[in-house]
Amino acid sequence: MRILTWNVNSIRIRLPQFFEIIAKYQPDVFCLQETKTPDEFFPLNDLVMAGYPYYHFTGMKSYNGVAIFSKIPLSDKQIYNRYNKNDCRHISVKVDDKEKPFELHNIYIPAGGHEADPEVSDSFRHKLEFVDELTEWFSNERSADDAVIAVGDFNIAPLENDVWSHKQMLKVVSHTPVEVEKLTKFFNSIKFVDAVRHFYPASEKLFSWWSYRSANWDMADRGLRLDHIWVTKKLVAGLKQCQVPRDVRGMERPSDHIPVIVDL
DNA sequence: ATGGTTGCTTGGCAA
Repeated sequence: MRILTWNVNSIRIRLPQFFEIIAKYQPDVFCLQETKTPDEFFPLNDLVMAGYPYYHFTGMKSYNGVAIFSKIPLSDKQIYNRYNKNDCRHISVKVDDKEKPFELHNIYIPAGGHEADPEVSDSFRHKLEFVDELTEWFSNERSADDAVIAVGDFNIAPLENDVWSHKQMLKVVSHTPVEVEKLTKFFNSIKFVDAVRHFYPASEKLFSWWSYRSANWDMADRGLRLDHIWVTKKLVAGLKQCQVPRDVRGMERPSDHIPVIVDL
């Protein structure tokens, strides 16, 4: 079972790169974030024809949007309206794998703006409260004994080596202590395991995003690990491999995020 | 400290 998550930053403009990635990695299930389109303009037929007859997605004009596509049948499709907004950031499905069914959550946590102060910034407060809601929901509605996978662009880089400079990022939204603390509470809600750091030691730098505003992203390498795949303990023994293909950032007209891929 | 880029039913935002 191969699962891929990718913030495509518009599915419509990224279709050529999307086809190349899907052909190369051939995931069984993939989750997209920032599809940036209302459902009526979603290129559904293109994705189905790529080999994914089962799907669940929700989008809106210009912003956000999440999608799950699968070669394996899906059921119990849910859309969550967090923070009293219909902002298309969290969906889930059951992946009805014959041997090991599991529940899959695709989550796009708000970026949170530039000002890391919830008193001043509505978007930063939105981000913190969004994560609080996730923590509460998983604590109340799911258990550490369930087979659950949570993936997506969490817009938080929790570990020191998830950012290019821990010291220089401490006051920058995505790596502030308050965000890391809240993400850690969400992580601990049903005792998730970080399936990526399961393979890449925490002592080594690992990024999944580089800003567009850097002429030389590769050399400067001011990246962040914002994109995550977490699994509950039932699934840990089945973890086989992980890939975070950095070269995807060097494609023509790239997304600012690269895919994260886990085999179970 | 500032500005740097991309994408969005094109024009000021969000990322």
